[in-house]
Amino acid sequence: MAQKHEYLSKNQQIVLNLIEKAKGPLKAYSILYNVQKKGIKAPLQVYRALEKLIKIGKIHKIESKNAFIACNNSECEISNATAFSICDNCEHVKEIKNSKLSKYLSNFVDNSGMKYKKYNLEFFGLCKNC
Amino acid sequence: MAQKHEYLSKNQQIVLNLIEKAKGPLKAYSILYNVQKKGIKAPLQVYRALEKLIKIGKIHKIESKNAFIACNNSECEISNATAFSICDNCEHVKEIKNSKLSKYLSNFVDNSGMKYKKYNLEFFGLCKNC
DNA sequence: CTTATAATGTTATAATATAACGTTTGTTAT
DNA sequence: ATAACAAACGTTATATTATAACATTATAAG
Repeated sequence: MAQKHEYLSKNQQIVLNLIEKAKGPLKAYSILYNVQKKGIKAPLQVYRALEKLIKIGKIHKIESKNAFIACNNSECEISNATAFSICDNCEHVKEIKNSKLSKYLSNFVDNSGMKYKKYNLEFFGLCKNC
Repeated sequence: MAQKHEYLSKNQQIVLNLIEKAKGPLKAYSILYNVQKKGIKAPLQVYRALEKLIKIGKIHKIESKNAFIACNNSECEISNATAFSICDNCEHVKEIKNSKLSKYLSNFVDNSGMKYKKYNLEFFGLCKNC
């Protein structure tokens, strides 16, 4: 039976803790270096944890950066609908929470006859500080 | 003065020809293997051509696949507004041409005060054949 | 022509990610 | 409690994707 609470394994919890504390997206090998003191030794251990955390919606991958960020949107756990704003200058990344946008995209149908189950949107520009 | 016609260099033209003939997105090293008979020998030669072709809007990168596809949208050369539908099963990728969608996203402003100059959207699902 | 810019060729290496294997741990059903 | 199964683990090796650094050659603009 599917659980409401997902219990994370030790490695998953270590990786998630690090990502949640971070100010921005982390790269896999940067995660690795930062969790070596916790006993995680190999890239694959990190990638496996990341894979699971993505699957359960705790983190997202920023595809254009090959980096991983904690989910900041209670609505999107497992929703498979993600949107980010990315500053071209300072590289600041923020998950966009906007229900109009997510409804618009979740309901989008194009003329190919394809119904979408998932999307990822990345916006680029300059943030207000830059 | 900016030219309407962009004249491509030899390597750029070779790489573009290959991508335009392809049925779907191509990966950089697959491009490399396929243009070696034309004299392109090293990854960097391919990546440099790809970089330029992206910059002038002739091709796009499918970020979730690390693959490159010819631009199929006369409106989007250098528009920096791209949207794709990707089949999770057969991996078929198609550029979405939908002026409502592109207007909606180009005009999108979230509450961060950030104005976007560019976006990339990838939809996933099953295509009508799958 | 000459100056500046873009593109080239080449070698080496960095950065990102997965394969394959066997072992251990955790869960579920009896 | 234990057998059976699934998930996670640890480890080594390797595949895949991408860039650094440097010297050279072509192209376009003044």
